[in-house]
Amino acid sequence: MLDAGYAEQALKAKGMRITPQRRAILAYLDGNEQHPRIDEIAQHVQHEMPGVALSTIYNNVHDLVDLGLITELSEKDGIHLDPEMEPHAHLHCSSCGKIVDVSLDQTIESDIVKAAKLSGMKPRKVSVDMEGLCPSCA
Amino acid sequence: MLDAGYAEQALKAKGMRITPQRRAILAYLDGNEQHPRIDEIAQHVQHEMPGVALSTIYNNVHDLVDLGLITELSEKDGIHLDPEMEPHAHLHCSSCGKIVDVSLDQTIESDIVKAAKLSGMKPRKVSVDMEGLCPSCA
DNA sequence: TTAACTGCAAACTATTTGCAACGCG
DNA sequence: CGCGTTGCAAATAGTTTGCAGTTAA
Repeated sequence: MLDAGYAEQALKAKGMRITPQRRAILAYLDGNEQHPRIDEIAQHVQHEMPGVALSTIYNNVHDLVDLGLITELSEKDGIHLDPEMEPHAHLHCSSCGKIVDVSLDQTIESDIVKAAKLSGMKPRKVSVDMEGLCPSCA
Repeated sequence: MLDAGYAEQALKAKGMRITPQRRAILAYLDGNEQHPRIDEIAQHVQHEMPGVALSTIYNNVHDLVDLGLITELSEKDGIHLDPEMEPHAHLHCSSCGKIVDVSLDQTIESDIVKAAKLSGMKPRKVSVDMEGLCPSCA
């Protein structure tokens, strides 16, 4: 989960400015257990700060991704942002559309990496995604 | 890997027609070990059959996905099609951009499914994707 | 024969870009 | 005060849709 305070430190460290728009975006992501899409972030931010351009949201989200503070998930229904950086899997619910986190045993990920290395690859990042029913829909 | 003959059977069984355009698309996918994007399919098909509309390619690819003959992969650089239906992982090479298959031990996938079920979910499909370097770039 | 399919063009949606004005540090 | 950032609008890219004409079965 994203920590807005830490994120601002990271921004400053990179010589980036703490603008009200950024603060609003960070505030929305901080404590957000969901996996919002760009338009959901935009909706929230623009609600409490009208006039913010969509391109500004895109700019800032990309900046946060570059800083490694959040992760981009490309799902069929569009790009989702994941404020959680701990390794975990995702399940995209085919009933309600939500994306829920699944905690994975650490050994599973290393087994996957091992398999890839056996084939001569150098994996840098592993992501496990599922499609099915979430706990509330199952 | 897709078998064009089997695919035609499946099409007929669903009351769908075997059109020259479909045959050309199937021929391109049959034996293709890569993960082509729509535009690559279009390029090939249109090369040996000029005049084929892009929308026709989209129509047919969607039909094939619906029939379960191929899989859609949403990567950051666009949609790729995967003619291989056996369970396997993908590694998206950050150097050459190719997507290569990684064979996974069957137990890994079932471990993932097990973990999801522990959290109360009903996973229907698991996909493992990596980002890193492929064998030729590593 | 006829319902499915194709080709074309226009419509859409999501994302990116260029640039002048703004404002954080 | 200067440079990163913002907001706007226009540009782009990828995909979808509507429909009249075509064609596989």
